[in-house]
Amino acid sequence: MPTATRPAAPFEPVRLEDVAREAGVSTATVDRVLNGRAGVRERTAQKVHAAAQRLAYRPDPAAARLARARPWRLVFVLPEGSNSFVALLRAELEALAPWLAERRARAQVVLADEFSPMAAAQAIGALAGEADAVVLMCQDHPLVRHAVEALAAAGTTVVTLVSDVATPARAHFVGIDNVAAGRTAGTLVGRFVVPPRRGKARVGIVLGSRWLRDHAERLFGFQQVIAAEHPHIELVDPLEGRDRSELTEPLVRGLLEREPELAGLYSIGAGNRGIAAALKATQAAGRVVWVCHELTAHARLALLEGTAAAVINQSAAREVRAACRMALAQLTRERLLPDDGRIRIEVFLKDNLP
Amino acid sequence: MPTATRPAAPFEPVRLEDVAREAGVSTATVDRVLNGRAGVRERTAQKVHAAAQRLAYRPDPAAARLARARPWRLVFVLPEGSNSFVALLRAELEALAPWLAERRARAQVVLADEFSPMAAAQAIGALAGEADAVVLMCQDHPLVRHAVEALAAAGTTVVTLVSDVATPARAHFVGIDNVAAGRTAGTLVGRFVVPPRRGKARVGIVLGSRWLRDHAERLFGFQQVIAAEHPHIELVDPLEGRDRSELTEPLVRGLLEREPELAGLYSIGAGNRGIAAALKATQAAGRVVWVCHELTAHARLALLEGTAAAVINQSAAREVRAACRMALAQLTRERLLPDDGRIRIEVFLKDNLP
DNA sequence: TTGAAAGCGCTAACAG
DNA sequence: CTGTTAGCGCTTTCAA
Repeated sequence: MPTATRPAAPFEPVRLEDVAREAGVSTATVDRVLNGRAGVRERTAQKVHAAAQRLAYRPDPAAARLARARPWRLVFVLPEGSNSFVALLRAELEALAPWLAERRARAQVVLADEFSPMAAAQAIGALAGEADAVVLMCQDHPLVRHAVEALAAAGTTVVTLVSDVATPARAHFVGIDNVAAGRTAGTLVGRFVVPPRRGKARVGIVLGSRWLRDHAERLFGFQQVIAAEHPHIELVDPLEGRDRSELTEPLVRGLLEREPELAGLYSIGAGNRGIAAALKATQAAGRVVWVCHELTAHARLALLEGTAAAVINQSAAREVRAACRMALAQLTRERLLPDDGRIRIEVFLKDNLP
Repeated sequence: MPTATRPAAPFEPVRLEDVAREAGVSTATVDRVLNGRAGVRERTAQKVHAAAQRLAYRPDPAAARLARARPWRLVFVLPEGSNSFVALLRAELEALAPWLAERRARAQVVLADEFSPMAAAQAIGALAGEADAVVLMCQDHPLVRHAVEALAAAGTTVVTLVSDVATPARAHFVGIDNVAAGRTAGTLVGRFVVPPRRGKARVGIVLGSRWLRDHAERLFGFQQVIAAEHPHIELVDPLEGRDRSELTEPLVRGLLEREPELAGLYSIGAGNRGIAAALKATQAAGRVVWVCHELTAHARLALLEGTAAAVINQSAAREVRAACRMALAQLTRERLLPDDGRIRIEVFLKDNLP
């Protein structure tokens, strides 16, 4: 059997073996180095890295996946409570199981009290060695940041979701620009509210808490646009509803009593069921231009009924998928699609519901 | 133990070999049958199919990809001409090359005259045996439909893009619901146009041609919403601009001369550069509520300048990617993510530009 | 028309 | 610390 000379392919792929030869070591060693497994002399590791670099080596994800025995363990750390949006995230993650399995991965959820950074930090710390990648949705706080850095230092990939934790230790942030989301709401409310004959139209704001970073950012963007571009509108002082319908409902009822002429309402956080109830009970539904966030079942219904004028959304489905893709891509060094990580600020009217 | 009733183990993976054993043939034969390669007796094929079905076999895409020698050949058939949107599609496809290569696939573009179904049908026919999958963007016409059916019968996967071709022979349609897109435009224009003190506000419409299915659908949705929900608006007769700026510009200039009080404008097709120019030249920019489609560079600029109030978009990037994913999933029988094929109707204001 | 067997490029035991 | 080697599940010759 004569040895066939491989015809020079247009894109001669570089394999692990090529790197091994170039570095003068075995493929096992290259594997160890490139995958950060322990037990390689520093000097050897450097040679390997250099060789890989020189040859522009890219691992073949298909081969890696095929050979891999244990599944990748992804852990999602999410806020506990009955928040519809978090429920959506979880449902989507569940639906992803078969897709993940096909990629030798599986995901697990851990809940942590959203308002206790201490609890979150503890939950994160407990994950070292238990997870290959951690996807985190929680408040940015020094304790949390520290836990993330420790986890990353231990070799775990960390991806932040929805609300970023500002440390270079996290590999990616999957979520939207909340200032831009607030500005978008501002433009919608500003243009939907018809300028009154005289005086100004009054518009209310409900948020969960000023201390939640994303809420504060949305508020900022909203106020900015209204002030700069919609002089016919005057904003009422923001109300804090703790993201809970039991609280937002009376809050909005009170607001409507004080402001019978209210022309618009922007709700920044959760608790939309309560707001819809208040608007309907006071006959304000439809008359008040109401814009809110997150296309949950309640919001969808409000849109269809005409209670809500528009819903600004970050797709829970896309976010979960993007987070999984980012985490896996990081773990396998697989190529990412150009903007697979970018989440759009979606605007839904009753007409373009998905 | 002859007939083994396999208890559904947690994740007992079924392999090609299991199917082979169950069917009493070799793995090579199973491969031939399941991948539609020639040279297998009908009776054998049936046994194999039955066995695969019984065991709920799903091929491991990683293994398939690793073993596969030849790349999958995807061919995109797109309308020729200088349309910005088509240019975006092409650019995106180019950017996808490395990603495709990693999946043992590569894509190629063939251009066909959009207004000649005959030419399109010919181009499609020529692809039999040349492509594993064809992604098609062209007018629905009996000739085209016939060509698609012939191609599919020859074993090629066909995916339609942007504008559907109504035949069960195509595996998927990747695109948006254009009636809903038109309705969305209707709601935006209806709410953005301030109701006049007396009389009605007049709103113009520019489309490419009534004979383009997607344009006709958008027009329908738009008229529907305006008529039903925005009685303060009166629509001017639609103008046809053939999707070309040289034609749309004078058309809109003329319109503004005849209708100096024009309050809104909906442009359904391409040629937005011309429309923007006309609006700016006549000082109508910003005063006229202009809503258009497709976030091209021109449209983006118009939004930022305030000439356009909103842009309704179908993401070219997502469409190309979705089309590739659908085609490859079909080819490899790989699992698709729940709604990887669904393209959203995106609404962009100056504030939520990606 | 069918089967046997050699890889695809990587991972992971197991030796050394 | 490093190398050898046996697979992972599929595709693809080559023989029968």
